[in-house]
Amino acid sequence: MNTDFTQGLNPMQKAAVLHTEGPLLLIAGAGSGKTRVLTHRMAHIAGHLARPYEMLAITFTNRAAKEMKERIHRLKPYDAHDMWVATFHSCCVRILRREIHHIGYDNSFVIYDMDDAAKLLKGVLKEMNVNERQFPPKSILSAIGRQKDELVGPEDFAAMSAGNYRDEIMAEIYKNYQKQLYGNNALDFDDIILKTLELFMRHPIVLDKYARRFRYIMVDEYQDTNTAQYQLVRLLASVHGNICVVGDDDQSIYGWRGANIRNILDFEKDFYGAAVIKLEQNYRSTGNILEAANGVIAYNQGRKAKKLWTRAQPGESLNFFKAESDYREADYIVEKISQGLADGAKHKDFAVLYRINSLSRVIEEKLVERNMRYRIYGGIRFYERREVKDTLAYLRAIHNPHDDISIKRIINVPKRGIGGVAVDFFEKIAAEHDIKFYDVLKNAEMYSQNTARNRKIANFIELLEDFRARAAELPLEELVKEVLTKSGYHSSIVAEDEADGTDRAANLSELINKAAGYEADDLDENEGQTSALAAFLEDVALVADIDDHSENDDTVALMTLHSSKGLEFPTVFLPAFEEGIFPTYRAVTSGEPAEIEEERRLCYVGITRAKQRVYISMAGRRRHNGQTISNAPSRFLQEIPQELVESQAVPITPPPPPRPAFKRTERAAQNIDFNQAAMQPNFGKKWDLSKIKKM
DNA sequence: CTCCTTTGTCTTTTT
DNA sequence: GACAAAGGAG
Repeated sequence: MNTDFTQGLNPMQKAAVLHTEGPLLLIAGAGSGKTRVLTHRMAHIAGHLARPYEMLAITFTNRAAKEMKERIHRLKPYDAHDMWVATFHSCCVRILRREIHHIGYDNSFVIYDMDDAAKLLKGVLKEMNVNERQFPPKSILSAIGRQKDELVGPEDFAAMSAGNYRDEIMAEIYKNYQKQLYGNNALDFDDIILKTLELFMRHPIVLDKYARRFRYIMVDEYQDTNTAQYQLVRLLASVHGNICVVGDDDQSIYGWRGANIRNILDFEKDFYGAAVIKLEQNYRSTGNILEAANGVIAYNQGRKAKKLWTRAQPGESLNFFKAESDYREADYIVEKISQGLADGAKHKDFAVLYRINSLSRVIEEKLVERNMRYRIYGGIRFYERREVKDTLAYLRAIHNPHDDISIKRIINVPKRGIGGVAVDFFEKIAAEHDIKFYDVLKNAEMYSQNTARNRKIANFIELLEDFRARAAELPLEELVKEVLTKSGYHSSIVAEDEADGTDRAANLSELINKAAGYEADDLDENEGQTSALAAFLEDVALVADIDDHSENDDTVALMTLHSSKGLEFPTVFLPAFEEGIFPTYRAVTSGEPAEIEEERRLCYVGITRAKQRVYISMAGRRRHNGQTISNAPSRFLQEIPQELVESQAVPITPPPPPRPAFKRTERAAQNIDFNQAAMQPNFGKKWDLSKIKKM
């Protein structure tokens, strides 16, 4: 059996694999073979130093976790099944499923997504008689989320906000929101991390169990961790101290979600005696692409010193094209893909990476027109579709009767004649008597003389209780089918609208297919799962669309720059390089250099996704928010060394030197006449103008 | 109670 | 231009 896992690695990579004891910071630039090092390192440890179940690897997405598991498996010296390779969230859920009763929740807790959380919050606001205008649910929710990221609980927040009228109200909202989550036996996304921490702090014995168990811990994408996650890692590593974090400060793009870039910048201070290894050789991109990326990111201040290099040839120039309109821009992209396909490329060799989801629309339109296989990742996710959420609400209500949000979602879907008036009535009673909403419904006749209404409620309760009984005996797939038919939901969807109804029905079939993968027999006891239904609901709550990205389906990929992190493609399109879009309007107007820097890192991520070709483009006018707008070229375009870019417009003034003061960048950005580029677009040799449709 | 129309907000990114 | 919330008619 092979026990040398350093074969074929460069000296730095080798060092990273072999340095197993104590804290280690691995600065891994884009395309530097990071995943390779991580997987080899895990194999090495498992082969020589520890049992698989003594190892924990934390990734950011389920996709990354899955890929890592597969690659370790391929290295194959043992059964990787017992190894914990998981996202922060799924790792914490696993722990909480077994242990959350220590802090007063029931182990069958549900996980609320943003939609559920928003509904809950609206209920809180209504109850408190707070104006939704003054306290918009969405922004409150993210404010609460940020508090949670920073480990500020409702009481802490109340203490901090004394004297500030608005914050005092916020504190009250936060408190009630948390109380209601608890009442529903539900956790929101941030709670998953926060409650795990709370568990560990209040019950050191529980912490000790896990901290002892995990002798080797690895954290990927460390630059994107927030304060709560950092504390969690610190606690888990407190016994053995073998903590390896991997990251790239230049790819930190989740500041808005509470990611604390200080976590990576200060690692050496936080973990005394930490070793630092830098991986700077890039194996992914051509020389030109790498140089372009380096050129852009050099404008950021406060980075860890690092410069990616490659042995690869310079390759082709980057391309820039200014189209007249967003439609023309899409034409350009699709035409380039079409040329590539004619030259023998596969669909999956192409990716279109944009700043905002709404940009996918026009491009999708053109891809459909040309009959090209494509897939949009993110945006409206499968599990966020109305019909899917409705069905899941049934399943959740069956699983957990106290999940008020789900009960309310389906109580009148399909129409049962139980409207808002009835719901408000019983909800008020529940609040007054401090009983669960569901229990009030169950005993409706105790509280209400309205017999017609009580009858309808009783029917609904009976339906649910019946499902609940059936849940115990039926395979999950059958249960879902039965729920859809007996509730009348399926027929109501079909009846709703011709075209739309078929679409939605198809999604329901898809959901049934997904459910079919869950059987009572192959439950993972390790994960504390008690039923196929529970396992299904849990997985569904934590999957993102990007997790489905597979090398196997041959489609052009459309996704946001954020979603693209960790992926690579031979050809990458970066549309809408425009001030106001990329960088985003908010970043431009906020006057916060930090916001522009995060946008710039996003640009860096985008360029470094490409192996061979990069096509940057913009539109002279585009429709955005229902309006036609014209944007100036993105400042990031200016920051790419101009000799690397092929476009008709040659800069009149030389580009500004790297690392200038912030203002200077802005001024320089206006010196170049990109309108000239629009006059004489560079179509390349194979471009046939006649193929562009008139609009 | 439901259906239909009108009005206002929204678009940054997601586990 | 999409979608949710609110208001009015039946």
